[in-house]
Amino acid sequence: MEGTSAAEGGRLGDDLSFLIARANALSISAANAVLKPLDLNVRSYALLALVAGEDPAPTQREIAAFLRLDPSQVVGLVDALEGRGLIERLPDPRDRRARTVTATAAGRTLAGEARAAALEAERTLHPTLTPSERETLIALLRRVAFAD
Amino acid sequence: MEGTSAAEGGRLGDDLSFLIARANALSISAANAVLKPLDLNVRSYALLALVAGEDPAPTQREIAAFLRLDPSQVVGLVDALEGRGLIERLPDPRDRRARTVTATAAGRTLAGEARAAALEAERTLHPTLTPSERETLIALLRRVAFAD
DNA sequence: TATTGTTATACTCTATAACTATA
DNA sequence: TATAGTTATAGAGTATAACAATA
Repeated sequence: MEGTSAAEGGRLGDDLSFLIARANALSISAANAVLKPLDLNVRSYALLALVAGEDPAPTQREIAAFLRLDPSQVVGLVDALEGRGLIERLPDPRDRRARTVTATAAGRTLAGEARAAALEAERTLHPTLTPSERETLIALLRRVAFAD
Repeated sequence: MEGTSAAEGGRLGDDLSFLIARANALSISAANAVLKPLDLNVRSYALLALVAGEDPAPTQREIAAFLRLDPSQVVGLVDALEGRGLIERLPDPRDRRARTVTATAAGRTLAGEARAAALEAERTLHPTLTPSERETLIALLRRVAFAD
């Protein structure tokens, strides 16, 4: 566990799944740290940012699919953010079973601050990546994250 | 939540942290599915693959740092794999507090099978990535995963 | 005094099944 | 018969603090 091997973990360092997992662990730590002052974490931030950026407003089912959460998990996240007046549930005019989720003005404001904080945390995560390298990474990663 | 927006989730689709998180969720699902027949999951596989590929054998503390786990979590993982005869704890000749972890012959065999299964699962994760794109992604992601 | 492995505990996250109201 | 949101529950993963042996 020293020299080149230490930095890459033998064969494991060539394993895309492992690299994604390790990058994610670092990313969650960094993001949660900067989001904490805003009373958000990576999950509530993702939901808030999603509904703040979507038009038309997504249903809870669509939110669950996009964030890779079970619909039952979305309930609690929406409850918490709605209780803080950041988002609200509205009836879906096209399906009385469904509820769409929209950001309030306060929610959109906080989403903006949170996004800035998250981007700042992201930068500390890869201090040596050039803007062009970052764009390449995002483009490739998007094809993995949205392969289905 | 339709058209281009549906595929990228508005601004969230440009968020590297979010893309990493979503790719990781997909990756864990795919990997756990193929590892299940081998009685492994992503965490036990990562530990087994790490100790099978490392020489000299890492201590539990080094394993924890590399896999981004708390040292107390490593205890249970090592217990389980050691109970199956796949790895073993050996006293560290240089520090009587520490224990190094080594793969047994059976462990190295299983690590090889698991690695093949994990790579196969990885391919289903990004069916359209060319080998060269995959290499680029791995190289960039490694700089994020090992920035510290 | 500090560190390694360990145990214990609590908290978050995830997975599953069932219920209700609608479709 | 199937789907959206909800509730409940159990399991997996994570974080923290404390302890004995050793440095």
